[in-house]
Amino acid sequence: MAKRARTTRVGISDVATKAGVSLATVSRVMNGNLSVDPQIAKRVRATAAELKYLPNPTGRNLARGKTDTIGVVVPDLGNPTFQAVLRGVSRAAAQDGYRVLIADSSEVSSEEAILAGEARRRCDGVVLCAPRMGAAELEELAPSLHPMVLVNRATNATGSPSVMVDYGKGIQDLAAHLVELGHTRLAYVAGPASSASHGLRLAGLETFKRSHPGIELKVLPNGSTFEDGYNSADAVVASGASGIMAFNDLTAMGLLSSLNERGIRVPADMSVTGFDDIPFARYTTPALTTAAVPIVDVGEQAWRQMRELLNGTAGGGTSATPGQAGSEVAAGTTAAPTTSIFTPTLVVRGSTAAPPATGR
Amino acid sequence: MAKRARTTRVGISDVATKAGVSLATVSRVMNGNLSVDPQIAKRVRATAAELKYLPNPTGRNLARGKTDTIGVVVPDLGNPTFQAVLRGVSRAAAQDGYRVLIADSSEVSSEEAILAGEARRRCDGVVLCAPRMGAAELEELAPSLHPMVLVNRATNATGSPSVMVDYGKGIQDLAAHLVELGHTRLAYVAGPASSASHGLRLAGLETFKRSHPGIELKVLPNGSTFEDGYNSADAVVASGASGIMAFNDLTAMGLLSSLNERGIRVPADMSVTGFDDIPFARYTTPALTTAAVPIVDVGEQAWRQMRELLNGTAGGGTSATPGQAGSEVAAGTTAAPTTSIFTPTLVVRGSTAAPPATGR
DNA sequence: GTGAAAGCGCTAACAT
DNA sequence: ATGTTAGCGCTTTCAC
Repeated sequence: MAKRARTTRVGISDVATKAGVSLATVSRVMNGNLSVDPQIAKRVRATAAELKYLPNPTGRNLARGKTDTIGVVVPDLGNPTFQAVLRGVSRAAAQDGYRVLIADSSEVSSEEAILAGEARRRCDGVVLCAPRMGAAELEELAPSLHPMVLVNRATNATGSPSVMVDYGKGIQDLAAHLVELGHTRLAYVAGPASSASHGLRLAGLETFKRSHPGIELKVLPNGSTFEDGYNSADAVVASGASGIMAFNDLTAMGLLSSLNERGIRVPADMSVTGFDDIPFARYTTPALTTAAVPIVDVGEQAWRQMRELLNGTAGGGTSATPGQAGSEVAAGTTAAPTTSIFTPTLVVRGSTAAPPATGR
Repeated sequence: MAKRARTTRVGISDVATKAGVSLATVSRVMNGNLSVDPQIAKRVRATAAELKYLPNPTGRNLARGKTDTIGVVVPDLGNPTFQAVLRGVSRAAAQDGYRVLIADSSEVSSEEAILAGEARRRCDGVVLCAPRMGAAELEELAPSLHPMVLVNRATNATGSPSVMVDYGKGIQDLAAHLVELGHTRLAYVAGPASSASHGLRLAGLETFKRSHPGIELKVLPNGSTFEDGYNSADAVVASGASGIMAFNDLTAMGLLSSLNERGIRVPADMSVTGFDDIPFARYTTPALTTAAVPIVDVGEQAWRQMRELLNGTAGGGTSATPGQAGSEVAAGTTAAPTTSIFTPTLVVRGSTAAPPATGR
């Protein structure tokens, strides 16, 4: 490269020279290596401070073969769920001195794999949120991404731990709640067909059906956004159901809004439930009955899993102790990869009640 | 370091050897340098593909003195405003091949400066969202952070551009709207005293007062969260005002919720406005009249400013053309640093109407 | 057009 | 305990 471009900031050698020691010593001091004479260490520190020397991370990264950074790949930075995961990961990682590089695929799932790979090569590991990615592609991608932690996904044949939410259990709780209130005709306003978490809800509902033969349960295809919920009102009304389970709080709120405009009263005429318990859920009118997902905790747990991977403490077991906020966590199989499972909590608010007396 | 640790992934030298060329040539090919014989280039590319060679970013970073990454410092990753800024920056930057490293100070403002510095040293520049940071500290910090782009802040004496939102204008529009509807007693449910954007609203309201001497306008100290809004109801009712301007949509929604519980009808008994136009604003009951802030655009514009800084095209002028979505942008002074100003748009929905006939 | 070699700024053997 | 010296993996002069 250039011959000693003098544009450069103050580097380790400047400190070494000025303090009258070798590069190695400065490096040792800066890294808190105890094997340095306290006197000298003090002098070096003083010199560094005087020169306002701060180690260049890129140089360290190259020399140490690590970046102290992890990548978080999300399909949509505008989605409250992934925002919360990101926040959880970011804060937990920060506590351990790690930073987060974000990779937002903007719902362009064809870019997901590339983005994930790029992120991985710049970081020490990657937390992957890819609810729509095909199982095959994921499996193929996994080895090249290791160390990787999956959120709401699982993969065999690789050492990638997962942090999952038991959406199936959550929706069963919701359905049971409605049935307890007296509803006999239920409808699930479905999420995107390709969504893995939607699949889990569906499976949960199948289980529910089996144990509740007398209950009618329709599945109404729909999406995951506010607008989707708003636009689902026709289908919901046509279904004849009195107990509606929306895919998530967003769609529930959209539905609520649309029903309100039509003069259909919730919960008097119809009960509606959400899923996730996003912050707004308790402030809708009426407040939303939902299955609370401790999604920030999911992010934090994803970091803990990543930390284990990074520390080489690969093993499984009930190592980290997550789930402080009313959620339960179960350690998966004892062998790696570990799976953490968070169970949603039923939160009953004003949007559910007994069905109208007219029966129906 | 270790003597040729054979753990290393396939590197540039592997490709060079296998293709029978020098490192330099491989590097040239990988970087699209045209001065390579097409035949050789093709062979190198084939070899690279065969070996699944991908350049190590850290090595490149060190050699090129840049990381193609920018840092985004936010005070709270849980705040919708900063989430949107982050999203705007991230997506715009991604289009230009840059990535984003996030630095969330978790509202611990004492950490903000340190975090920003850390982020800056790992990146090519930093977008700083620090609404609570003292002006003096910001000024002191600025030089060491350059290139830096400020969001909703400005600083003299440094070449740091700003992307601002004219909160003062927005709140004046809101106030004027209420007055037009017939309200004569207004109240502003204030944001955090230390918030810069709150200051701008306050200043705007002062201007408004001067031009509307007949209007009563009270300022009710409060905060910025949903809960703050919820808890402000007492003060709001006590104020005797009929037209309420909340600090933002979040507090407006909290207030709406609380008023609803008290049986105070909006907008029949009281009009309420928000600020920001977050996605939920149109789905509240009633839908929220607010001043729409194109906050994602703010993030995108912040990236454009950053890109100019990075490209050395330091100058000002109306370079980038932002503000597609109904917002206006004005280029600041012709000299650098440039300031982009986004003006909120009044969005009238169902939460405002004429005051009750009883006068008051 | 291509290669040799000198770094980028730092860390970590290894030797003393 | 400290210094010497190789690198980390890549880019980029500079000479051919």
